[in-house]
Amino acid sequence: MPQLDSGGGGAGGGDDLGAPDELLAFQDEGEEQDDKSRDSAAGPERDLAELKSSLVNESEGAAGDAGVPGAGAGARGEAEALGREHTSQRLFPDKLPESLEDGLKTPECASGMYKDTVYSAFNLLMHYPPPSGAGQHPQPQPSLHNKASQPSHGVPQLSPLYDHFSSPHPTPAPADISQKQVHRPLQTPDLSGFYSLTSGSMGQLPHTVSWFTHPPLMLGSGVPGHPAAIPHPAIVPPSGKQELQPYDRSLKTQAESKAEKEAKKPTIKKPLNAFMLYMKEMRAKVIAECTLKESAAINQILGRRWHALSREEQAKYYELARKERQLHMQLYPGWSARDNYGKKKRRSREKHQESNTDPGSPKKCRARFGLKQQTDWCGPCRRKKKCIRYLPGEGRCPSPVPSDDSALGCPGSPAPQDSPSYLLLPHFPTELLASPAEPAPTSPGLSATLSLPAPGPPQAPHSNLQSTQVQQQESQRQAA
DNA sequence: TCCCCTTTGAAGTGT
DNA sequence: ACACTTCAAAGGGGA
Repeated sequence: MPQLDSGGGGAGGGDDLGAPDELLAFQDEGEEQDDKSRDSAAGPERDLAELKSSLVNESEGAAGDAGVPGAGAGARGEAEALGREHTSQRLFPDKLPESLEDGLKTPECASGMYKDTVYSAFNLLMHYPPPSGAGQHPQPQPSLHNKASQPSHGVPQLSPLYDHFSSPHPTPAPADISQKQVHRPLQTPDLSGFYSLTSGSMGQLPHTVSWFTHPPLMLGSGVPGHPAAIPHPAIVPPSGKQELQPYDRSLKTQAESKAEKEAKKPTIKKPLNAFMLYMKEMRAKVIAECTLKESAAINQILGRRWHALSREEQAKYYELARKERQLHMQLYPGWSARDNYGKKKRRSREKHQESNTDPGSPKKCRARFGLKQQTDWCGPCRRKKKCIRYLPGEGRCPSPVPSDDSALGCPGSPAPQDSPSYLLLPHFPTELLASPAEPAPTSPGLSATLSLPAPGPPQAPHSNLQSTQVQQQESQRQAA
């Protein structure tokens, strides 16, 4: 299976994969607006071109060293340097007020949104600031700000780590901070903190200062090898949306206090994977191109488009994601995804445990019917959760493949390969689909069959994707 | 107000 | 080792 994440020796290969392709994506996704984008970005990018390669090497070196026994100190030192430099250019773009974003949802505006695409930002991700700028205090990086000088309306934001190296933009007036915005990764604390610093509006945002100086949010606090306290966008207040809600001390009991204390530990979010990065970049575009606003529908489109991407295009995102993970690891050496385990879906998990005790739980029924995957079980409706075919009251599953799905609540759901559920959405712009019939070049099944060479996106051997694609291939074969 | 939906991929847990 | 689960983002929609 092709793996981009090659670590040490393969890292160079990965960079080779990612870097040279950066401009291709612009051509791909935003051709019409590319010229402007390049005009404004070409200068700084060229200026930083040399830095890029060296800094890439630095980053890769750090990562590579980390895996070498005895090289820990070196890696850590580089990580520190990296962290300090991150501090100096942590310029998190924030999201515009939604009302404003809505106003930008014209095709013209949409095209403008992609001046800072993942690729241009990727350049910045690789561009650590010049030595002169690597001061102790976060300062605006002129070279970076050149990019930021582009209209920042609704620029799709990549992951916090990514944002953090990508397009800095003028601090939006936080007057209209919604709860949702605050919920953004740290985005809030982090972004605002750095915004304030970079925009010179620190005094206007006293809370951001407290974020910036708040020990729990300091990256370096208590973390060996991180003398520089670095607030990071992946750190979010644990309760996100609740963060801005009035805090009613009168209701606070000791027990609650303890739980609260526990809950108030800053949450470091997972780095975004390739698809998430892609989604983050493309969501606004899809929204601009159609009238859909429901994320579920948008995500289905994006999922489809993701599969339609060429291997090279996907590889860019895989590489970006790999960089994100590397940075994340360097910034939070002790962090594990397990830290966030159960925080979000504790309730669901409890439910699930309940259902597992049921002799007719989906899991057991899958076994009963010889179905290996949830997607198998859920089949046409493709539901992963709350499978509507599971009827707890009956103690066991009905037939795994009923002839009439609608009777079970599936919205007229035929087999996914025939008609994806999003096609059933009202007003779905089918032209948005990227030739669904064409076999995905990245098809795991195909690549496995052909034993494609290693370079390329990592592919899970037992992913749902594979399962679905295999189904598609089989159905196509049968149809033929 | 909270959770679900929906996507893929990474990483965790469970068997 | 493999299967399964959770969480990342997003925001409308439903309870």
